[in-house]
Amino acid sequence: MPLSQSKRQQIWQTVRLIPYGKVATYGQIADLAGLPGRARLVGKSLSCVPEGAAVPWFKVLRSDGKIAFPPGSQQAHLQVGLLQEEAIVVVNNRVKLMTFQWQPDLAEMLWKLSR
DNA sequence: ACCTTGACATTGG
DNA sequence: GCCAATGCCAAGG
Repeated sequence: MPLSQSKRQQIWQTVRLIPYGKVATYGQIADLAGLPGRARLVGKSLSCVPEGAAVPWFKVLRSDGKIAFPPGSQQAHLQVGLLQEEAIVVVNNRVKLMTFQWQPDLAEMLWKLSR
């Protein structure tokens, strides 16, 4: 278990807020989860998401929109497939954030403040 | 306590 | 856009 239970839960909860058809970056999730500057922890937390859990780990990308896994890897292919199921366009292992990035609304910001 | 390791981010060339 | 250097932070040896 790489992370303390509470932080991991908090990160997973935040990832669950990403709406259908949208994506977010590791840093964005860290900030919204109340853990600014800890984008790497988001990656660690997502690496231990159990199979079939209601956490859309595949919608979290690097700050430039690229998929974090090595291009061509089995995991990268899986992620691309899952993204396409939500009509998110992936080109060269990258998603155009300008088009698909999640813009949290007021309700979500309030959740953040009261987490 | 020291060192290494990441599903990271930012900046500069 | 690609790459390298830095900064970052918690886990595990």
